[in-house]
Amino acid sequence: MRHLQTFRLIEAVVRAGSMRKAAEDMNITASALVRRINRFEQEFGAELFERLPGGVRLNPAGELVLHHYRATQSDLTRVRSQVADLSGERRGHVSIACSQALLPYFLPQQIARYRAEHPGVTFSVNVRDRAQAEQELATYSSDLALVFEPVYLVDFQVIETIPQAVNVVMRADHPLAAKPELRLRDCLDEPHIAPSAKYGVRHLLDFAARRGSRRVAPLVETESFELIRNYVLHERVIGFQIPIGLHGFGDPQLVFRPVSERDLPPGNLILGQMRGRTLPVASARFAMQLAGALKSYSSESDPLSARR
Amino acid sequence: MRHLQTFRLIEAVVRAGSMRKAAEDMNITASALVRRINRFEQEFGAELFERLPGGVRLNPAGELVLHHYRATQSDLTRVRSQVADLSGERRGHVSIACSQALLPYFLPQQIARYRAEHPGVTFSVNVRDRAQAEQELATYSSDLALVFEPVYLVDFQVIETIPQAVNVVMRADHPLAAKPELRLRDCLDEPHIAPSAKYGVRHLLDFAARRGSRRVAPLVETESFELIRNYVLHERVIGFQIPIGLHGFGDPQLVFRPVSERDLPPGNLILGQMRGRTLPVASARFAMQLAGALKSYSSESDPLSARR
DNA sequence: CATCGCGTTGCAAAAAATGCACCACCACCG
DNA sequence: CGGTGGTGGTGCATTTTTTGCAACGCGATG
Repeated sequence: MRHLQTFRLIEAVVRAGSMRKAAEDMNITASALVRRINRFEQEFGAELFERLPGGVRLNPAGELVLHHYRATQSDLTRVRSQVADLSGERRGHVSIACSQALLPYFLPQQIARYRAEHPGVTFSVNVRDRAQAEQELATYSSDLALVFEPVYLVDFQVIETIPQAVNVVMRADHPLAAKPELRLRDCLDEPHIAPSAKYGVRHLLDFAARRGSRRVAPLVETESFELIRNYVLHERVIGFQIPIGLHGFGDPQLVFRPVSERDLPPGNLILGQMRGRTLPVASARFAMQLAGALKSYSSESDPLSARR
Repeated sequence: MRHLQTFRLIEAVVRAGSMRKAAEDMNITASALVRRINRFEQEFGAELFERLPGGVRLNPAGELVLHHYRATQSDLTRVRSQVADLSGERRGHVSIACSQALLPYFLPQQIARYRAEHPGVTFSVNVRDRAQAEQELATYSSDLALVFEPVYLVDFQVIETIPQAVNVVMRADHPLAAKPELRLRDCLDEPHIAPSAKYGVRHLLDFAARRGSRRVAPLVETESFELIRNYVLHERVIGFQIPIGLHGFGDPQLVFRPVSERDLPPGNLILGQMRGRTLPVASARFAMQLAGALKSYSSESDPLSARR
């Protein structure tokens, strides 16, 4: 679409922080770029950028305009997808921002299931922590977000939510593996390994530990849930994760037990979208499938949660 | 804004039903218009119009695109108003679709009150029946709608709602004026004058009459509430209206009495906007003022409703 | 004080949009 | 049955808009 070229240029300038660099990125001359932007500002009736020595930066008006552009852009792709849909093509694209815990089992299964019915639909899966995921929604970079304990920005609209208790993951021969449910103090007495602070699991742990005047003092702190799962096989330590990320690992050495809800209330795994936005058909349908899957996952695993 | 020119042309074509006529309306040549539209269709990847002998008409894809344009357009004016707001100009424009009953008293008072605080804000007031008013919202022609008994389309999002009982309006010397509250059957026995079918008052009347195996048989059927109020002064007939439209008439000859709620349940006067839409600042603020005014109007008139 | 990178501007060249004349087509009608 | 008046579409010259190139002024920086 041609009409939005100026907005694309504005976006490029924002990214580059400088008109000349942006011009190079977009393969046009700096003069052309500058004039387009100046003309736009004039037509619009307000400046979008602060001109400072060394480059430019968006001012508040510019932020609003850029947001408008992103919303417009997103609505346009929704329209295209709807049009494609009514001509029977069944194409489309779903972009979802999710936390790591969904990667091993839940999301691949769901995507495969959806694609089995709609082979024309493509996906992008962006792994983000909970703050980033909400940011993705707000900038229309992702249609959906599936995150554990999001920070609840105002723009986040919940589609479905299920509880997830934090689980301890360890080797089968670990002493703690003998009990069906663990107390938090026993866990913190053990050498442990934990995700870094920006993840919901750690957030819950920190909060609960502080309440009991304890501290989470991990031997290894990491951003990778995969590392946690693998590390506990190599040393006599325990790790923390949520159960939805703990399915389908062949290794019988790896076991997990819930932390007692008395010490650590379950967190929420939440599927959401940008508030007020109309999603493209493909994304909307996938969201509905996810919501259904989450609900049934929750109801089937709830009564068993003590046994895991 | 220049980028949206093509959309404006599309809108003109839809209005005119023919490319040549639209071209004339927009002061360009038919060839230029045709080529712009064809180019857009090519870029967009789908035809927007059915070409039939004698003109063109939107196809479903075209409807979607047109809707996208209107949403975009409306969002842009919202952004402009927000930008104006943050530069401290306090300008803006509010467009509201409302039913006639709001014209004599409520709306003028509210607009004047708002403009006293924000003199830079301008208004357009569009008088529409309840179906048209919702249509206005859906096409972004109005920001707000204030209507009696709307048809509740899916796109209508309620901001505030207050009950309004149908009142009988008549001359002070009319026999029925003696009672504080009237039964519907007594009203229908009298010669009466009523709004036409598309108005909420008539809708309620028809429904209630049918329930009592009676019929509304007006001597005069009109679209003008003002005519009703004036006519009852000239002949011994009764009229029907809602109380919010019956304030502040100097003529002491004009009296009104509620119809008993046993016969005619009160209808709802509803303030609403397009679902999911972010209103321009001025409209949003005015909507909040209206909501407050409605609420206090409702609570102050409720206990008195039997006396009116 | 020279230098470097920035945004901006004058001017000519390139590209895009437009107007004009005309075509093919279809419905209608004498 | 052949005008006639309407439709959308097209080739080409013209006008308008956009772009690239070179240069300028200006502030920060070394």
